Amino acid sequence: MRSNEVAKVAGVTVRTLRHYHQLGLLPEPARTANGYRDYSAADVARVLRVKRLASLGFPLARVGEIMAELDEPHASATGALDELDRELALQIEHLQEQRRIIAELREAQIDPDLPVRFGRILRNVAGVDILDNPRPADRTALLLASHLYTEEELQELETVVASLADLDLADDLIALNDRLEALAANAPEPERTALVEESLATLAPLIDRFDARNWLRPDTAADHLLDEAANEDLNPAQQDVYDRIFEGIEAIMRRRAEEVSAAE
Amino acid sequence: MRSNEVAKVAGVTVRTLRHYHQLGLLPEPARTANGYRDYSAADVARVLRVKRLASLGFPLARVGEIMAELDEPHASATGALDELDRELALQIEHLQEQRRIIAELREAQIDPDLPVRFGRILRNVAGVDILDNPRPADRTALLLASHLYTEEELQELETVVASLADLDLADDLIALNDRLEALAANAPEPERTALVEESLATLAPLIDRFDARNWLRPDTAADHLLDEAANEDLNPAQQDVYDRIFEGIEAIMRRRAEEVSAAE
DNA sequence: CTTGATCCCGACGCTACGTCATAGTTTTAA
DNA sequence: TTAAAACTATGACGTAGCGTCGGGATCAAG
Repeated sequence: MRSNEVAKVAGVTVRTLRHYHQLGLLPEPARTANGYRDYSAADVARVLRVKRLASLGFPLARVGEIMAELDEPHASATGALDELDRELALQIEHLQEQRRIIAELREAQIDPDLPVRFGRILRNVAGVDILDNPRPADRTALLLASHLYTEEELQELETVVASLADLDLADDLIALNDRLEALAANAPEPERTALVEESLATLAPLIDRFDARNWLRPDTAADHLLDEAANEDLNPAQQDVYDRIFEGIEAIMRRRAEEVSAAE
Repeated sequence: MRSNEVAKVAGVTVRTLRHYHQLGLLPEPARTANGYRDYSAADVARVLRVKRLASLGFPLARVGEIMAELDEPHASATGALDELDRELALQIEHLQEQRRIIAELREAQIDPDLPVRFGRILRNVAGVDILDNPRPADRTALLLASHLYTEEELQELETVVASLADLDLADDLIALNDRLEALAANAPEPERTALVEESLATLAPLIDRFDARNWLRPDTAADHLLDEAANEDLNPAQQDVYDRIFEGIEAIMRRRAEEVSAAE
């Protein structure tokens, strides 16, 4: 038989036969006078074996040894089958995990490049469409935060978001944010001070609910990245106000931490 | 940030960053004086996006367009997610099918390179251990038959095997087979004739149960292969007897087919 | 000043073949 | 009989997502 016949009867391509030859899975048959390969029935059987084992999921590199094992008297490939089965089970679990995440993303209408947990939290921010139409800088910050925050910090964030609704602060914060965005690069000092103080006043009830320990932790690489992302398209005045607001928050936190340790 | 820092914070390797650059998924950042890449927070975010989408199962080649899609205002990647989900579901089904076959093989203790259906049928041949310790030529013939037989022929084979037990012919056939195997290459004519006739006599009740149509079908490539496999290590006398037995069976079949058509 | 860690770039390796490209051979239709 | 169609052979590149050398330059620390 010539390659094409073997290929047809075995349900593979001629290229596949050559590939099996190259891997040593199929012995090179005798050649006819013109140099064509001349296959025997045993060769066809061997092709079928290789094809079958490959279709079960064995990598071709292992098919050779498995066939050798099966060719020994009273042999069975139970061990190899067990191993393969476990491997397949692992792959299935992996794929199912991916599908599970996809289902969650769809249900919560979260962008697929955001972690589900983080997306769920932000979805609860009333009146804010940050997930639906984020500006590039927002996107960067969101992505960094979502991937770099620790579980503890995510829980804290969840608390904050819940408090936003609870304290009915959302509208006020949006208004403040709009004023920050509108701030001119050369805004005079009084305007900056006013914005900083009003922001701190508005945030006061929220700050009360924070766990001071989560805000006084040492700076991490993640923090620097987030800072960079947040400041990316801010003008100097905006950066100044932003920095002063956070300094104010940290000052409050430090004071509270000292009160706590003094009380103990 | 330098590549190593980005890699660490994003949970990838430096090589992966370079790979994303090569695919155009990650823009080449500015270089410092020494030629090192100088990444920004936005770059880190981009790496995280790529990593996330890839972990969901998107091929990197598609990740680029999906991110572009998400970057448009009010966009969602619902379509891409649907498609990916279907793809994952297909892969899972495929893997489960493989596991199902493996489970069947183990349950029936069938060699993994034999089709389950065929193995089950042969397991029912009482007193024959052909599956447990086949000779090379047997293996070839079994494999070819199992892969080349049509569904109809497999059903016929099932009938034959059932009849073997039913008619209590197994021991007689094994005895005949032993005599065929022991036949010398120069066995005299009387010995051959005796073996042929005894075989046909023993097989008679079995032949009665066959469906003549399945035995008189035109020769196929599969038949030639099977013949070659079966004759591979037979000596001339054995081939002769073997051929005459099958000629005898065919003669009986033809006679029956004629009787049937005459009766109609 | 040497050593170890990092950086750059280029290139091969892995899986299971598909797909040219080039050249000779066999089969078939005109 | 001849020319086109179909096969066969070898060699080699392409695919997906990086891992892993190899060679050369840079940087931080002892």
